[in-house]
Amino acid sequence: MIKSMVPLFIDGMQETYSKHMSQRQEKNEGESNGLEILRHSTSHIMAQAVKELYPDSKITIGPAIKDGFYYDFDRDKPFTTEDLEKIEKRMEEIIRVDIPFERIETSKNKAREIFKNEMYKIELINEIQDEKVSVYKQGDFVDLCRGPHLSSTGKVKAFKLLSVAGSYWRGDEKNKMLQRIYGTSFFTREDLEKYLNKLDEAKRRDHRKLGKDLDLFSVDEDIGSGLVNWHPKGALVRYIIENFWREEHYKNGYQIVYSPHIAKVSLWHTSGHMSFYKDNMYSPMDIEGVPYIVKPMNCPFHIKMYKSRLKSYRELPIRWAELGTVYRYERSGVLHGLLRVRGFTQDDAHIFCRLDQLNDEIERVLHFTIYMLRSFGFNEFDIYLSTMPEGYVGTISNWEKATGALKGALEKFGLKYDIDPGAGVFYGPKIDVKIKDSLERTWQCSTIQVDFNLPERFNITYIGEDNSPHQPIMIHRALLGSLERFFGCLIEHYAGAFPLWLAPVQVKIMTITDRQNDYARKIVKYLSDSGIRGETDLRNEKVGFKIREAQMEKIPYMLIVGDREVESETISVRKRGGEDMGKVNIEKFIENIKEECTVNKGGVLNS
RNA sequence: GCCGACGUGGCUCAGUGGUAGAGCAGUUGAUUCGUAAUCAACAGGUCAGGGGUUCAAAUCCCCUCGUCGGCUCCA
Repeated sequence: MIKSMVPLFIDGMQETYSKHMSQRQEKNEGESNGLEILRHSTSHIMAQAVKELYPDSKITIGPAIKDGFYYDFDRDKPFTTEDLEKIEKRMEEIIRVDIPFERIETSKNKAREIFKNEMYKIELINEIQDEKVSVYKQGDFVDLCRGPHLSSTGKVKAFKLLSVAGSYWRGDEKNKMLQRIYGTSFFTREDLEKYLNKLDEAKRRDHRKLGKDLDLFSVDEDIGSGLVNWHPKGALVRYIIENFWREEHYKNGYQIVYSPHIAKVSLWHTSGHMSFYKDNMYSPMDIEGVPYIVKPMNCPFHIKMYKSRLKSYRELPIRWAELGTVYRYERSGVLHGLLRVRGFTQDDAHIFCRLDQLNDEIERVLHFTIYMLRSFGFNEFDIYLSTMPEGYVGTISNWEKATGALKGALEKFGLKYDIDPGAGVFYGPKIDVKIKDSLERTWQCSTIQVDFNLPERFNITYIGEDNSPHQPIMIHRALLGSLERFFGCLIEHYAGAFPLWLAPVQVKIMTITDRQNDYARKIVKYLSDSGIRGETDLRNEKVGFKIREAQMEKIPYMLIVGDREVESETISVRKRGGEDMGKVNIEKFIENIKEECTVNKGGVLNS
């Protein structure tokens, strides 16, 4: 139904279309189709402007993307911000003149003639299977394109060019680097404004900014890129997360283990990491003539632990979890705040089980994963099931069983997921769960991977009922992924205003004058004895000033004490949201706080 | 890694060839105040690091380091 409205819009009935759009809450195919056509057309207009202003540029591809569009050009000189302004101006003219988009179907040979000076287009034409191809023409500008497009350039009402970036032709770093111009366009000016505001809002939620403002963590160039210092407040949040994590793991039948940070290179040869994971590992260090490597993964240690004595089938499944700190080489250009780093602590675990236990175990893990994510307020995530790739190890029958187990678990819990065919790791199929940052870029956190490879390589066994050795199956899993990345996502998710149970400082007690200092100290002691994290602000400042600071520190509760409160043995409570709850009895306040902490775990932020 | 932009006190930023600036934060003093900023004084910078051009460099050039945006979503 929505699809049928697109041509209406193209014919000029913008009203009908955009009204319809604004009523819808969730994105669906309809909306993206309409916007996609608009944005794709805008990218053609941009390409036209670029060709007119900089005729030496070669055009390549210019699709619509999630929040806008881009077009890649091959040009020797880089585009500057001034160039972008010029291009925008030219685009506005093209839009004002309202040139029709014409679709022309033609033969590949004719197309080669049209694009004889555009080598990238020729390359694309040569790869098209059909004998006929379509080109779109607006004015003198022609582009090889499947379409569809708007009826004319004048239909573009609101657009903006956003940035220039490098990108390899066809995304392959062996190819030439092109220049990509990103932009976006909307049906109305208001929608564009809204989008630009959203970008500003995202900047305010950026965990790198909040991490600095709230004094949570830092990355220092003298220490090294991608290596994180956790400051006291960030560390306190981490401590709360870790404690929750440990408790839940013990409740869920895991045992917690610890392993070293380095191991002999020979161990990594046995595990195979020296071949298939080499690019991500740091160089060996020499210890008395023997090379050691800092660990990129925890699995070989857990396997060696498993092998330290004979195991019986009665002991399985064995579930060993570790907050294991690993180091991986990441190319400097991909590092990003806490979200992609070089040293991080995984909330890792390895489950050793029999084939007949696989279904149950995977179900348990998946259930646990979702429980953990929800506990931290994440209710929206993208789930991917990756299936058998080329060059797999293990038997097809095991792959089928494992893939079936993963799929069965997803379906049992009614979780929506996408299948990523052939994207499994060579050693087994997996489920990945991704959550979004403030700019809606997705980051992989949870992962559940079945592994047929390591048990084989290390030759691990258990003694079965039949009194003979069998090979267990191994499941690698991380629920939060890494504490660094998870913390980054968490900061952005809550915009730094952590729910009460996670807030490093839960309560700030502020005095009106120094006559109340003793009373304030008494209260903070009382809170601390009740397990509540409080701080006093006894500075000789006006209460408005103290409130402003506490507000900027995003502290959930402010307790104001003046002569009136001392007199009545109460406190005046102000919530982070600005709500004044008036004078409250202290015992009652503590009771409420404890209640809120319990409810908040897995719940929604209250203020 | 590659392409581009950027790097000035703790933070946010001004300064484009001629003696390094502001606001906030900090320190000190005054003020004892009721729900988002009280006033004043003081202190703080080899302008990321190194090299070069110049009588003179934060400013121009080169190198290094770091940060940011991108490098998957096929005409």
